Amino acid sequence: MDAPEVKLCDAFFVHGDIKARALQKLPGDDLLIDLAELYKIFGDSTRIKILYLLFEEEMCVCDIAAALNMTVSAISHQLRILKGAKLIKFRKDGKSVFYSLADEHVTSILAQGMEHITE
Amino acid sequence: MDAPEVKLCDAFFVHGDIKARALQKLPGDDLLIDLAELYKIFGDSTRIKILYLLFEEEMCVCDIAAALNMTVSAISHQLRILKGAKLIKFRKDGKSVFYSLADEHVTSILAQGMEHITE
DNA sequence: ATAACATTTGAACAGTTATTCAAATGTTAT
DNA sequence: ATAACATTTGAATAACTGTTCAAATGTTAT
Repeated sequence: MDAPEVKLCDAFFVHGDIKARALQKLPGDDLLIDLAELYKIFGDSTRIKILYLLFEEEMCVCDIAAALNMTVSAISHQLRILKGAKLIKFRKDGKSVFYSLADEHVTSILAQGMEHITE
Repeated sequence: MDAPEVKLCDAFFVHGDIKARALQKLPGDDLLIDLAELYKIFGDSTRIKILYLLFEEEMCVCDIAAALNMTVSAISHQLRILKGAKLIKFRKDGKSVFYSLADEHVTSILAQGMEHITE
């Protein structure tokens, strides 16, 4: 159950307290796993497309599916994930469910990523 | 080879040109796939940890492995991915290879994500 | 109640991915 | 050349993930 034994290279000792200094400023494991989990959500083009669509205005499941030329089921599955990550919110109106972005944070994260790849 | 037929719900017609308006501002497929690809890289806690370590100072493969208590091989595989995405750069010195962040963009992306989950 | 429609859900499938292990490459010293 | 070490690489494995399909749920109208 213990962490696996890791061979320590010479550099580790030669470069002295590199490891100690680096680890000192490293955020806790839980936080870093959460951070990776957040980015994982953005790491799928279908979900990215959904978020971009909702950037403009709220849309129902069927509209999104039509816009992306995908099945309603596939979209619904992805909406569930986005909902779970609190990146989108929803509003029920009769038979339809309208989804929209949860807050401005989503927009700014997407904008920053886009800036990085288009520079 | 054509895109699969997608059933259009009533809402699509009732809500008129929602689809047309939404699609108009949607970036091209290639760009959105690239964007998802970028986030996919950040979507792994090992890679996130490596980037955070390099945030402080350059480190060799062996130092990183020791700091994260993982095998050198596993780290090397991940460094290859980070290198391929141009998120890190490297410098050879004797037997060792020292890695460091490619630019400030990486830092700001990580900072923004962290801000989102810690608010 | 029945029918029609929008959405959700769960199981199954194919494709992807992170880690491990063993072996190869490259570098420095003896 | 040989040995020791740092890193890389490729194949194999286990775990995860996105989509599809079929069926279920919930809502509105007749």
